[in-house]
Amino acid sequence: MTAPERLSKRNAIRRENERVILEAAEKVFAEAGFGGATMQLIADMAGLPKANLHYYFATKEELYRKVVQQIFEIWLHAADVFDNAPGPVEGIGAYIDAKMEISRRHPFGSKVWASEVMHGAPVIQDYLETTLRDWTEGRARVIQRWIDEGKMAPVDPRHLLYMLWATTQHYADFGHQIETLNGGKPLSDRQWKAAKDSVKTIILRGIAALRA
Amino acid sequence: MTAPERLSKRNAIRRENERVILEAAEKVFAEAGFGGATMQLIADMAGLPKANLHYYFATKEELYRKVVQQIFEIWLHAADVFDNAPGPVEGIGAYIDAKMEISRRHPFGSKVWASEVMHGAPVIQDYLETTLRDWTEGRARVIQRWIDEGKMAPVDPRHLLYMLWATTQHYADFGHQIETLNGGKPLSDRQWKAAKDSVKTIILRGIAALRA
DNA sequence: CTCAACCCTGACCATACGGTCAGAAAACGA
DNA sequence: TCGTTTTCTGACCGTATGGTCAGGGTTGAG
Repeated sequence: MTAPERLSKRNAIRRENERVILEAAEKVFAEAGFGGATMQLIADMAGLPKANLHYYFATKEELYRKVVQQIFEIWLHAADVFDNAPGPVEGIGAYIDAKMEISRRHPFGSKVWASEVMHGAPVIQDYLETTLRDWTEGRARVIQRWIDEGKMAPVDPRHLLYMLWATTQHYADFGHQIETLNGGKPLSDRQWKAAKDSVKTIILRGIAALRA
Repeated sequence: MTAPERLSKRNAIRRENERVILEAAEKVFAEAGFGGATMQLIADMAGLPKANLHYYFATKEELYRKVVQQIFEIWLHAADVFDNAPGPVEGIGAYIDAKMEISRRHPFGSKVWASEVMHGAPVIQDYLETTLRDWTEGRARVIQRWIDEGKMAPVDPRHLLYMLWATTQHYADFGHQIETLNGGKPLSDRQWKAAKDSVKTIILRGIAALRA
């Protein structure tokens, strides 16, 4: 329950500037890393003077933290499709679809997250130990239930989850490599669909949720 | 054919110092990113004065380039097991084993590579466009041949390769996340074996190279 | 209209960084 | 031993960075 926000011009300005700054920051952090990113670069990309950034976000760390939290929220919501699914074909299939779509729509956020984790998660370690751990255990239980019900082959639920994360996020994090191997062109709509289908087919058949 | 190197004390010193510096650099670049890494930090970790680093490597970029080249060489060699394999079970199985082993033994190098690619490959773009592209096309042909010979299901060879890279490198690049979800402890020998087996089982069954 | 609260920004500061350099020290060939 | 090449390093430099701040502009409630 947040306080009802008045729609004054001030609120609009604040909201819009924070949005613009976060969008620019996400891109710059993704392309340069935390250490390589500069407040000046973010300011230029946002079209604001640097001092204005410090008005809305006291420090570089604070701005960075907000960016990481954003992508984390998006990923958590994507997992909703996992629940209430009758079986792995629907549940995992929909999860792959959702995460592939995020890789396509939010490649910068994915990269920032990857970078953060690779560097030892200095900023979001507590999220890993609480929210993410709970989430993981919950979904692992769902997968285990499907296994017990004979709906898929007995595989280690955790390693399956890692595989889902790895394959889907790879299309964002290593998007530049994929693009280069694709002749320097971004994947087309058709190619994105092929990627999705490949991942879904191989994994669902790999856990014996699809007939070979 | 390199010139035959004399085993003088000077050569030994140079060789040893370059080794120590590269090792320290790999770790620091992995943990802090290119922008976040400092020559001072690398020097401290190598146990040498900063000015000495600049004696062996003129610039930070030059040192970084060497580190990236190193891991790339290692990966290329790992792919040897791919060739001369009678079929996907042996070829892809061995490739997964090799890459998982590298993720375990060289996690820093893997992270540096990931970071480099995520930031748009400013330093090794030419490698992507030549060596890696050729490598990829070659292996894609091998996979296609296996498909034509009925040894595995018809999947897109490129997306299969991306999947292999993603899943195996995930254990290095996201090692910190995996460790956190493992109760804060690194994977044991037994757990590494389980990881390898999970990946191999799911993928090999996923491409119908194993009976379900 | 008034005035307080909020928004904005050019100029500035201390620090830390990559890189340089002069010259000492060690290794080496003769 | 002597002269030359290579290795080593403390001290230094210019620059760029994150962050500050004084003061001006804008908004909106009463």
